Amino acid sequence: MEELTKKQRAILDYMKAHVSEHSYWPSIRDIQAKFRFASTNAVFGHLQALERKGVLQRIPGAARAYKIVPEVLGDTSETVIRYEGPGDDAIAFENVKFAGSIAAGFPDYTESSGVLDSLQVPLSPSSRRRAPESFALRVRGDSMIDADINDGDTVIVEPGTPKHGDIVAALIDGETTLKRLIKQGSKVYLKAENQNYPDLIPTTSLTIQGIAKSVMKRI
Amino acid sequence: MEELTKKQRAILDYMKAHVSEHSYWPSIRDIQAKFRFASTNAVFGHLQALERKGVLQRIPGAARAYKIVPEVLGDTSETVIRYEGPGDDAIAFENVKFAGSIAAGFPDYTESSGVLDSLQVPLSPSSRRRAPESFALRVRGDSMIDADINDGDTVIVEPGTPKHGDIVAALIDGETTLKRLIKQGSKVYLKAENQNYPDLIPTTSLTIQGIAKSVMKRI
DNA sequence: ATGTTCTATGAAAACTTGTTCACTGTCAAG
DNA sequence: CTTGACAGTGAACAAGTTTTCATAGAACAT
Repeated sequence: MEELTKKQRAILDYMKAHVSEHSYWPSIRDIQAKFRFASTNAVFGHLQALERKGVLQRIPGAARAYKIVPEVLGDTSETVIRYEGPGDDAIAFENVKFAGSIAAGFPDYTESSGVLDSLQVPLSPSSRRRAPESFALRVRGDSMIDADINDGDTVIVEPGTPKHGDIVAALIDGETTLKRLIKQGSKVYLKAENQNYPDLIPTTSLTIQGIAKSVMKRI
Repeated sequence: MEELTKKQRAILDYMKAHVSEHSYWPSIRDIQAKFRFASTNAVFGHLQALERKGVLQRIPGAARAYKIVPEVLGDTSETVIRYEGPGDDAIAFENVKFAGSIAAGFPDYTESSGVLDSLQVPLSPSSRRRAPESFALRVRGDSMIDADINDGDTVIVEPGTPKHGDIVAALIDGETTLKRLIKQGSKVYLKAENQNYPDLIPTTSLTIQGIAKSVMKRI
């Protein structure tokens, strides 16, 4: 892939950051202001370059409408590599149902209408059996970014009584959110693990769907 | 909170779905087309209602710019934590199944070679069995630490032809190791993702057991 | 020397989009 | 019966936004 220039990279990063923080894309003028360009056309050119280089997709005519094209490593040479498959010691799988997506900071929104897929989750050798009610949730948004749980990750949620400090899947306004549970005396708070988000969300009535015990990331 | 009307709910859902699918918000006219309104003002009214009811935040003057506002419950007194299970649809809650009966004979991973040099994954290359499927491997060692794959993690390995840049489970000297595959022309190298380890390991013959597609971490 | 790419300015055109105004109809509650 | 919330039509406006056009210097390879 063609390399991005420094400015192009900076602009792309800013756009990503903006979307992540505000949940909508910046306008060309937003970018212009951020980088102190005197003309919108400076930004326009960079956006064109970003699209030409294949890392950004613009929707012609539409305002604040873009898509990020995931960057991948190139190269397609062929090498003979033999596949052998797993040996006897591979860890067994367990089926865990997908309960939907989870709202963290930004675009959740797929929401839990219906079970999507069943996820193959490795059964960890330590806990030989997972609680039968475990389920998987795909994480959307960045509110738990400081806990290293990012957009696109999948968390395995298990039932149980959460302790102080546990990361829980909690039902707020019909949407499942992932937050850290904070107990202070008799009060209970939910805390997002992202410096950009408000510290504590006070709660009176709280529906906990389970405790996030592990997180699964695409490599 | 105030209840949403059916149409309001439908519009909100559509907006969420749109953002989830396209990564940008729909315009008022997009919504109008979707619901076959004759006037944009029909949508406008609903959006106002959604904002008034506190589930949607509009950014005045900005196009395709919204935020979903998770309702913050009021504070005071006692906090009740109720366990409910995975979501509003009972489907996810009930349909958890165990895939295999394979859960019987686990290998013991507590002790393997105590070498930290490379990622030591005990995978005995014995009888190949059934169709190539994904399998999980417990990671030992820190050779992939820069790729955020750490000791104790579990990687999900899938069969397939690895590309340049893929992280593969490769058989080296009778042991399965996790490394990044580097192709340079016709040559193939394995690279540990740890600054403290030698950069490239040249290979002549290579047995790939699969491509590490995701990693699972205990929280 | 010369052309090309990258970067940028400045202005204006063209289109998209949110917003407002005037008006109609339904339906349940008081 | 009236009132008020809800849902909608139709048109038009104003602002927001992208896009185009004309112009030009700096860096760089041919």
